[in-house]
Amino acid sequence: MPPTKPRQDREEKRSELVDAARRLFIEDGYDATSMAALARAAGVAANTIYWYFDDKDDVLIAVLDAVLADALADYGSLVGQPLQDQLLWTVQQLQQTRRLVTTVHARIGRSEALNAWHDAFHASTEALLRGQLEQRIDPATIDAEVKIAVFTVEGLLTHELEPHEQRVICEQLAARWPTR
Amino acid sequence: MPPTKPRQDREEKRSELVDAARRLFIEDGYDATSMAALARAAGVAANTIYWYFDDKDDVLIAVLDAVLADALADYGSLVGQPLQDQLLWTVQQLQQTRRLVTTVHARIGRSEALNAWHDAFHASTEALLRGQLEQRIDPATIDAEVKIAVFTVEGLLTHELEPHEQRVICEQLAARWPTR
DNA sequence: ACCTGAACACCGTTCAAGT
DNA sequence: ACCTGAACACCGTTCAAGT
Repeated sequence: MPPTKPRQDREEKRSELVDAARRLFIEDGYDATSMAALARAAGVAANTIYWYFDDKDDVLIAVLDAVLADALADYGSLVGQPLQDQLLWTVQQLQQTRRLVTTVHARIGRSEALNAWHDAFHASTEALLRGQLEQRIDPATIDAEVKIAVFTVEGLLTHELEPHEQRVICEQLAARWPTR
Repeated sequence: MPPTKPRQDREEKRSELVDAARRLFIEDGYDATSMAALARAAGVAANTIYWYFDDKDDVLIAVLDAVLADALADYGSLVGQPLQDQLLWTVQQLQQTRRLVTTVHARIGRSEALNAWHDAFHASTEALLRGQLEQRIDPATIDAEVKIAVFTVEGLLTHELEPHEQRVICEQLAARWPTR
């Protein structure tokens, strides 16, 4: 028996579970998706999931990582675009994950692992945005500007506005960042 | 038997339940507070709660109304203050309700009544802020500015920053609203 | 009108037992 | 190593029965 082959199978099976969870969490929501329903969709017994994940929050973290990886892969096409377009693209790209964003915020107090994921996510996205704003605006205000932008994007994600409203808000947000 | 007396008692009992729920929802969180625990705190059987409320979300709405009424009662002391101070005061006033805010967002998709409450809340707070910004900034951008401000306040409420960071962000947010 | 004990259908998770 | 049936402790909610 080769020692590497089972490892490979394990990762395959795990990602099948993540794919099923991703679809159900996004379509029906995290709370509305029972472990039993997830197991049914993946064709296993409910308790089998616990061989691959610590608990339901651990499944959620795996789904978040998968969604984020896809979003980052698509992000490459955006370099050099105006910042307001990048913001709007981000909002529309993550629009389908609306329910996931609110679920993360609601479960931060109940799952230490999810809390850590959320902190890391904010740290990396805020670093990305700070890099874009550097040498454009006053360094003394950059941290506050980054937070305002991130909170606004989160608000746009969680409040389901019309595309036109989203665009106007992104434009207005970027209006105070002079290009040079 | 007087027909009005029972009415009075009913409202009293109901507000006792709301008081208990308010304390538990804020201290332990909505999900972590079971109907059994709430009933125990109020000294009734679990199913008695359903004589006063439709369901658990209906209890949440009553708690939200109570919190909001108290906040509005205290708001009077703020009239005439600079807008950035009003924003910071709002954030700190509602800081204790951090978990409630995320719970509302997470449960919007599951409770039609809560969704309606959330829509009404946004409508009234945004109208309030719009009134403050009128004749100060370009009418074409006022709706976007209001949304940015509301989303930033929500972000401040749900992300537990240090008071110093909160103040800087409120100042930076108000920096684009010229006084006249 | 108000309150309750008991039950219902579910939930996430654990465990002993299999292969 | 991987998977399962059965059980566990809990959940929000309902219902028949009391006063």
